[in-house]
Amino acid sequence: MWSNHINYYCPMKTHQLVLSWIENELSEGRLAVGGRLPAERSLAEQLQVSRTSVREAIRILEAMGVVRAGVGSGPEAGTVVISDPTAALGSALRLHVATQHLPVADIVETRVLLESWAVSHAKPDSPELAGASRLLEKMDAEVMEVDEFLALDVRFHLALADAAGNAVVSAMMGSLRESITGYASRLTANLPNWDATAARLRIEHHDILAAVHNNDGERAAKLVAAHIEGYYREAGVGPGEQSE
Amino acid sequence: MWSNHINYYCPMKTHQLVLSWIENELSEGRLAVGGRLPAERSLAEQLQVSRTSVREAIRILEAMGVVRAGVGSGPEAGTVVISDPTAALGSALRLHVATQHLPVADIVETRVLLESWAVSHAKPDSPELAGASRLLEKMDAEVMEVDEFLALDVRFHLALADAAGNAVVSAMMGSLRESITGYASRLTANLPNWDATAARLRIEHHDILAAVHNNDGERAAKLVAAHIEGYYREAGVGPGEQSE
DNA sequence: TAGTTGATGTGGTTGGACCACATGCCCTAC
DNA sequence: GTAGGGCATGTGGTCCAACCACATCAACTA
Repeated sequence: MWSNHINYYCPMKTHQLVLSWIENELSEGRLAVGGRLPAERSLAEQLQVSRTSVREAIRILEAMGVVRAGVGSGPEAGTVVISDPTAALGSALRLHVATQHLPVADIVETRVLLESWAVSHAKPDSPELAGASRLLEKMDAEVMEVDEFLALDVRFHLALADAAGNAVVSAMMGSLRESITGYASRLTANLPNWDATAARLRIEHHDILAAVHNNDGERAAKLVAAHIEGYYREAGVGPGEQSE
Repeated sequence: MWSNHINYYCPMKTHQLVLSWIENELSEGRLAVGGRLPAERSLAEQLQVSRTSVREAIRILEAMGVVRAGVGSGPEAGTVVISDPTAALGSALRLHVATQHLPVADIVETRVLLESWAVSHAKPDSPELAGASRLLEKMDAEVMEVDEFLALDVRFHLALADAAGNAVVSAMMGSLRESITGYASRLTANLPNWDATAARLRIEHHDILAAVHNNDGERAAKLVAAHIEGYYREAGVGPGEQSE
């Protein structure tokens, strides 16, 4: 911007200027979750940059799960601050998996690591565990499609992760799952007998939940690790396997 | 786009269309790390969208550490595919810390978790450990400023994390550190006696490295956890402390 | 009073224009 | 023939002016 008029070196791109202004407003507490950003045109005038640059900054924040943009008027309109760390981490991981610089094996290993820790630190009386229990009942009671079962499975594991009460671990777990959902879904085609596998998964889920309820974190961690690794092994993804 | 002309519902924003096209090119292997995206103008024409929309998509990829944009001509110019997962996760975490929806305590806890796992799975003969060793020598030999010491400290811990050979864990560790560097730097002001603390940190670093070299992963993990938690406790950030 | 219609303000998208930068070719001067 | 300068080309960076679709609200009308 300035570098166009005077000769001072200005290393910051215009949209980064907007970005840092917004980040500063957040840090200082003048903008909080639920609050609204100024309209794009006002912000552009206020910061003396073009609306294009403001939009680029907002796009980045949107991709990071920091804001949500809505057209029209009323409570749902405008650009409002939200907080969805999972979205940011998830799409970032997915993209880097696409570049094939993040092996799927490493993602699975990290998932085992995080989830083992989560169940061993979960509070047995947390509301998230009650939700996990209800999910298991639903998985037991109904006959369902493979994809529907897998969707409930994801929610069950995320509920387990949430029960540990660490927002960062929860967000990372969610993003790891999101980044490999497509991959995990294709894996089911490799399974020799889906019904048998599903039955085994149901039993293991109950064992894990029981261990958590008994405050036996160590056992829960071992069961979770075996549960996850067993699934991928059965689907043909052993250690050293290629990513997709 | 289409929704402007015919009445079919088109839920995808134009820049997301570009985004998914690029992601697909990556997945299919037609674009790989080191490769170049078509020029913005060509891509816009090819996908039948405006250059603005292409730029918004590229901005997001740039923020995610997937591409690097350079002006001019020659090998450094154009938009080339890179792979820097740490950048993406780091800025995402930093922003969400700014919204005060990710407690710093959770970040520290996650760091302990990941780093403990890393040292307990590090290969004693990995080249990263040799690098870590050299960093320790430098920290021992020279008298330096606080910030310089902290910078070396960061590099040492990242080298430890890399030694485990899991790209996801490495990226997450890096992003966690990046998201709280500013915070950690301010913490040093709380320390009663920096020189004494620095001396202790040096000793603990050597102990950790020795444990890893002795293939005593369990001991290394315990030492790392105590090392990190001890530092934050001394700086006045105990369990349940407020984030910034 | 009830329904319609327009004013207003939001983000979404587009095309065009100009800039700074970096390369490489071509043409000139030696 | 060679070395030098200068322009053509192509890149991303920035800005502007306009238009669209949407949602709300107020004023106006029947």
